[in-house]
Amino acid sequence: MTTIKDVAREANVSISTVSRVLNGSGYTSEETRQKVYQAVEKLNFKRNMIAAAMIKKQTSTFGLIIPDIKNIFYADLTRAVEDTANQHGFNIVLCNTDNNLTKEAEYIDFLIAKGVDGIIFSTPEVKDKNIKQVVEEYPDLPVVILGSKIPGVKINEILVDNFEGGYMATNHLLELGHKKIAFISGSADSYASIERYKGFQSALADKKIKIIEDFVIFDKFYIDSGYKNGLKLLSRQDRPTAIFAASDAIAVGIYKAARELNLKIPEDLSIIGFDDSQFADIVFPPLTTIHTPIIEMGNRAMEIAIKTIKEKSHVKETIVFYPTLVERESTRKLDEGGCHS
Amino acid sequence: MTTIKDVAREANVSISTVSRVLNGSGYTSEETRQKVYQAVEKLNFKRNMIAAAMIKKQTSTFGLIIPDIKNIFYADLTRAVEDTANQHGFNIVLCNTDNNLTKEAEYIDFLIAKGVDGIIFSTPEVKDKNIKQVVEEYPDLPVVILGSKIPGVKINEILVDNFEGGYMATNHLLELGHKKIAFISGSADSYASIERYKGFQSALADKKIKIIEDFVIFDKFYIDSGYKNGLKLLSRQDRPTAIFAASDAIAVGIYKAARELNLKIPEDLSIIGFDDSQFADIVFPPLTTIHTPIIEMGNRAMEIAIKTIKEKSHVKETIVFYPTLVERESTRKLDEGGCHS
DNA sequence: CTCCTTAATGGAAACGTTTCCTTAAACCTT
DNA sequence: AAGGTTTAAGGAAACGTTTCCATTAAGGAG
Repeated sequence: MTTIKDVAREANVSISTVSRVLNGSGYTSEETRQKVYQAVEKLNFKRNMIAAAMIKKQTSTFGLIIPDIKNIFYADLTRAVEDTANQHGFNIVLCNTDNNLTKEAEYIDFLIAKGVDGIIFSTPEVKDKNIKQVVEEYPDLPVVILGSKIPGVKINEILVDNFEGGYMATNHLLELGHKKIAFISGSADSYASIERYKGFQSALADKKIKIIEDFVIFDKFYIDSGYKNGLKLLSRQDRPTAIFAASDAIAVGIYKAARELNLKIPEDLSIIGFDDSQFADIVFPPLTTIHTPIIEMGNRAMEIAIKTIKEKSHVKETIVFYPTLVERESTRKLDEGGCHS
Repeated sequence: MTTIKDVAREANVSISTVSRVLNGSGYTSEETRQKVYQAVEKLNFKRNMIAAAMIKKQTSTFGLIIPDIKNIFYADLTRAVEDTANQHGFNIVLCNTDNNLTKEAEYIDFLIAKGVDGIIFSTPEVKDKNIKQVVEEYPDLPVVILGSKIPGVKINEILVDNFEGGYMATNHLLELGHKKIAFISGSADSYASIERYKGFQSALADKKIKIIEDFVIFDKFYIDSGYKNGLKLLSRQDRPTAIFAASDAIAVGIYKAARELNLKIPEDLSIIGFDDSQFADIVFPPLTTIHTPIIEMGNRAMEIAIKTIKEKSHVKETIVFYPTLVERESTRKLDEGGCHS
């Protein structure tokens, strides 16, 4: 392995001079610069960032903690985060926690030990103690939470207006004439679930429609959960005429359940999703859903983290993005023709 | 920041002793061990892995280079790789190249500079010069290529038998009575494309059926590419009765095209995919496809990389997994009833 | 009792950089 | 011409560990 020392010898200058030209810091003459570059070339010198990190206390690396990269939502998010990291000369180490707090804590320890320059969390749980602890224990470490928030913890937050999204989705169904609307969501402790449900409640309340208790289900944000709960709900005598699925994955599960029960979408059942992920446009009929600006959010999260480093700033930002309704073909006006009471 | 030095002082032992108990190396007495642990606890000491890496030349980090994590195939693969890395105490830094060789080269430089313990490539291009170069320049760096191979480069390889998969897929269609079979694939320079096409050719040849030139298309492994080319193919007078899509994503695109042209799957058109990704079971009708053991492959790739490090071994392995046909509902016997010539 | 092995610990070099502090030459300013 | 400023470059400490080597005490074998 050739070091800066070898380069110095080859170029007939001191070690510090080599470091200066390689980093473009301090004063260097054109002549020495050339000598150094030539030596670097000749010896095929490669910088050792870990030695540099040792003294600079900067690794150009961020940790990204998510539940599961297999979940297409997080895959899209991760890509957005990684892209802007890369643009600024940073790398991402990927951590899948499966929402397991112990596993998350281990990852955090690891990341800290490795001296990451910051951590991006995109974990849904409102009660995540680990995040609170990191923020308290390492107040100088840039941390941003992406797509969720931890009550009582002062931290950079990137959010969608989940309440608004929930309201919009429900209202869309309401305007199509639906009254028996179900809500299937992920964990009741996830920020997204909570807020989207509030939006659901609010829209219903505004139209003076009572919520049917049995029609609201909190489970998991997965396809399977949509399938299981969809099956349960749709095989009832008094089944809902529309379902607000709090994620596209859940919606996809409901599609499957509906198909099994020979229910046509949207003729017999309207479904609206949330996220506007890749699934929404793959499925048939294409899924009406609430668009979340995932890419912008991911980019922004990373930008804030980097800005915090570069400006050594201590202010915490919270940025909220607005969701939009994208109408495709899984929702339609309630057909009241068949309504013989 | 508290260091090993502080711990040593607190515990009234030497720095080397602290290091020994923390690493469980060399001789230490139970008594000193306790003293050290207490001091660690009291001072809330956290190890600094970058200082350790400096001298051990080990970062417990691997680079994973893929085209795009948004592609569900790579998301699944990445998860598998990360899981086994994590089980062995390693982290993964994620690199999305978009198949851009320049970008890939930059990532490689970065990873090397950061002293990763190895690199896993899952990039499709047969002509990837970067991989060849890394292997030559850093013969001691564990490198494994996952799902592809570079002719002439001696390296650890984890593969599916793509030829066999291509043969199986084509044969399945043939056995259902199809003769006008199209093949839509990704880049003609990707290992998967090449081998799957060979399998396609071979199966057709075995049944003495001539390939229709216009029916074989190499484009991209994406949904869009399936859609565009599907549209082109399916709007012909003499359209194929079956299509072998060399990836599930392509198949999904073809579904969309078929729907637009009012062609029913599988009544009017049989489709078989490749990968058995999440898409296959989401789409309607569920996609018949060739199952690739993605998880096992990802696990195995990481295991080999880790084994290479631990045993300082220099042997290169190539492991090939066998694909299997999973029949769902997108293929069926050719209905020759409507065949008036 | 002496010698040898084993267990336990400490001292110090080493890893490859960056950066602070000097030194010194060159160039202005007055 | 003396003093100040700017440009250029070298020396050496520092970053926080690991590990090699040396030292010492204790225990067993002969």
